[in-house]
Amino acid sequence: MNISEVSKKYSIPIDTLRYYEKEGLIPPVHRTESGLRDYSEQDCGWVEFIKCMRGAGLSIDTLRQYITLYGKGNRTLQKRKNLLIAERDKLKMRIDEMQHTLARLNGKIETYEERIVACEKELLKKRKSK
Amino acid sequence: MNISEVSKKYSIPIDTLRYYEKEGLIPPVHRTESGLRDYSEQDCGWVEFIKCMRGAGLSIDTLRQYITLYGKGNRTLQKRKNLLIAERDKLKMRIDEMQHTLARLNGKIETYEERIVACEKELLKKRKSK
DNA sequence: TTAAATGCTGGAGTTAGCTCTAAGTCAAGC
DNA sequence: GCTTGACTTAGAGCTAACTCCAGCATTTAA
Repeated sequence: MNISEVSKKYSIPIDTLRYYEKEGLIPPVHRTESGLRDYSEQDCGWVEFIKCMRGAGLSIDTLRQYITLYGKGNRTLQKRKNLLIAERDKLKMRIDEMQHTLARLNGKIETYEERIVACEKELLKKRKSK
Repeated sequence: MNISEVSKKYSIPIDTLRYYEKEGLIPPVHRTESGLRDYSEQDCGWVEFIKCMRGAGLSIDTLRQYITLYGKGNRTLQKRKNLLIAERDKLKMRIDEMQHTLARLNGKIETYEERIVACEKELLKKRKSK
């Protein structure tokens, strides 16, 4: 799979795919003889994983650390687990905060609905009294 | 209330408070005769609102638009409501995505736990066989 | 077999959102 | 009155995360 196919498949710009690899967010992608990227199943898996994690707000730096640990093999299992736990906990807190804000927005929208209805009534009254 | 008190109260850096005001995220704050900021209850309310919305990921630009509409009075009620609905919907989607990622992280953490246990067993075996 | 499209790299440029600096003003304690 | 620390502004600087560009190589369609 060449880079533009991967780009389409995951809706990630080509430049971003190269950037992620350059920054070590993805283990080096397999290449053809002439040096063109040729994504394997596993390479695609990494792309998808990174897309998902970035979407949830994990930083480039954190993900680079994770991949670096991954590259060091089994002796980093515990460290990787700890990193994931820390990120999971942060994510949980962000979701919590966002849910509160969601509720607040919903409340605000309701208030606006009431105010708009009240405004319209006011307008009708004025028209009738003319 | 002066700027450093507000900064402490909401855990927002002083520079950020000034920046928000400069960018029009907060209606102009009341001043003392000599020109120092003197936050009223309402000013504080805005600060808190902006903090909450920024925390949920609403952009500076979006919030500026909202405040601009607010400044134009009642005839922008419908527009403000529509803006809030659009942001609410985006927020919902972000939360949804993040919840999927949270579940995925939890799954991954469990897998790590199993792998770590398996690794330890392996080590014990080796020690015994010595 | 040649033109057009696509790929490569290193490095510069961009954007959002702050964060800091300089140079000056104001306020509170001695 | 003077010093010290907090406040003011305009504008520069910073960081994360891309995004674009130049200049060159490779692949593909005509």
